[in-house]
Amino acid sequence: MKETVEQALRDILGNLPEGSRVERPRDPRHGDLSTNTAFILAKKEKRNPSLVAETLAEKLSENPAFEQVSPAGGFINFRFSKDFLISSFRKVLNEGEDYFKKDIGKGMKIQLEYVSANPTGPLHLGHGRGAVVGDALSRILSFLGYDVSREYYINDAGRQVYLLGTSVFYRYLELFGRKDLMERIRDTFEKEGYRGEYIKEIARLLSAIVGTKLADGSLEESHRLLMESDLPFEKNYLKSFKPKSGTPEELCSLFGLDFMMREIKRDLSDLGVEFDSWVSEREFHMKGEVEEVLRRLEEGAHTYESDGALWLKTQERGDDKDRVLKKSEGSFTYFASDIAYHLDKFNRGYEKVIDLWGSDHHGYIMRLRIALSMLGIPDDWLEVYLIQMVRLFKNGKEIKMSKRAGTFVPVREVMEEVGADAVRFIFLTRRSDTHLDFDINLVKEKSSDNPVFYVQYAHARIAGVFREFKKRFSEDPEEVIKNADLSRLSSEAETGLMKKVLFLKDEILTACRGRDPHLITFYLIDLAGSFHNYYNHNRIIGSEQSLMEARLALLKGIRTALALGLKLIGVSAPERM
RNA sequence: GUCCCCGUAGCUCAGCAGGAUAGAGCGCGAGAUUCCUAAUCUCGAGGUCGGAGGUUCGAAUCCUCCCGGGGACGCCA
Repeated sequence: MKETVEQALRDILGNLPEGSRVERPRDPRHGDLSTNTAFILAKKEKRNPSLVAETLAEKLSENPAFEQVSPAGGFINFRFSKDFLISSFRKVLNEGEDYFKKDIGKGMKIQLEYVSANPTGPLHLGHGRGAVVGDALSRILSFLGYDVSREYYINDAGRQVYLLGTSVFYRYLELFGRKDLMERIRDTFEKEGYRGEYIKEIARLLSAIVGTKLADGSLEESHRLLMESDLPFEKNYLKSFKPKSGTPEELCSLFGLDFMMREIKRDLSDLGVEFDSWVSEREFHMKGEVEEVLRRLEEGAHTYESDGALWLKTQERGDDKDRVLKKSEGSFTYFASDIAYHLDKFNRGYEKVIDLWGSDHHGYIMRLRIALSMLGIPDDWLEVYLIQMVRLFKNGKEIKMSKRAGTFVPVREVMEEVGADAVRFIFLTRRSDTHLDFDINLVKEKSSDNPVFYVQYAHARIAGVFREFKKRFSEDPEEVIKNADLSRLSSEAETGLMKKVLFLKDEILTACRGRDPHLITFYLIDLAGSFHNYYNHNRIIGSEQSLMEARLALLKGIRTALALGLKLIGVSAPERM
């Protein structure tokens, strides 16, 4: 719709002046769309804005798409003509969701990385939010012609993973009361270990298979038993274990990783979130990509050694201080492997990469950008968006979430209570960079008041009308719609609904450009509201024949928009409720 | 101390690449069903957009300062 106005302006002006916008006026009485173009032109040419608007409006009013083009102060307001609305709406009926497509991506290879939670515990609500936002974004980008690849980066190396293994081993020893062996790792466990119930669960599963063998020090035997046992998950990490040089904690940690990855994948898939690739941090170390990237940074004279560690000169490009790449004890920092990982993405040929990170990583953005620029990667190649935290309330009290202390609410728990659709929808009723308060009681108790049902109900209602029509007239409503006379839709409510449906196209574009999937959710609530209102005041079946046909057509268009919107945010569109 | 997010109706939040009389849901009050799903709809009350300056023809939106809430700042990941 905006496109139509912009094209009309271009037909007269050649090009749109910088800063000129086509927008929906706050007050619909002003028109369907309006533009500030006259203000801009007037400023440039030092003329009176109202006069510029008047001249321009006069020329524009010859365009058949508009019924009225009126200058107002410096604004120009547009009202679409009935013919234009009808012919556009007819396209929606014929083309379905394709009508709303616009190939702005042109096959651009774009990678979206999201969630990437450490595999040291179940996904909590915050991860769930990132998952849902990332998934919705990927759907929107794909819809608009981008070649999207969705990736999960598994932080399966480093201290956190060691702590996972230590925690599991500790709980395992606890099962057999082996205080003698627990002593060695007690300190680590108590200070930094993971306390969640799931650690005990892993330990119990482990003990069921290896018995006391691991406590007795039979690493090889324990590993063999695990490899031969019938586990409910893949042994991707376990199979890399080397009994000769390994430790029991390490075995526990690999076992834990396999266990957790199964959990995480299951949670995501139940949430309706899919990935195209899972990339392991370990493999980067193995492939030597980290060394490679450090070498390149050293060659560019961006590093120096101090206190036995290798530092990157990030400060000279705006960071608070320089950052360590390689610790004095010889291992790489997370930062180093993250640079390598992003360089790898670049080398894989993505033209753009979008990362969704938890808000606690915000200090990271600058240093990563600096490192990438040192490697000669253009600034706009990487976009990073922070997913703000989810605060959880239960019985009016905030539950502080900490994975280590074990006080977190897994996304699965909430999903099982209210359903994946509701969880997804709620996450998308806020802008993703603002805090979200998730009140479990509210969502549980009032699940029927949840806006997701409101929108789904609108879809189901339309489906119901179509079923009823078929039943009463034994005719396919789709056939009837093909020949419907849309000019019968003349009430303000009806033309308003047609416009709303058509505006979905603009909405998707805006959501895509701003990486703001929540706009789709708000659109859906708005459209559903207008529909419910209309439905309550107008009969479809039972009205006079040609009017009924036209109204069926109207409903079909609305259903197309609702179904597409729901699809883009990954929420189901039920036929009945 | 430095940095990030937030402050809009009783509550939860939209709106913020400046634009016309500031919106929605919930909650509250009053109503609507012989008929396609009442998980719905209609009407009403409810606001100095945290405060003060500034830029502008025009500021909830941009800038500065202040107040209040949340968070991040490691040779952790």
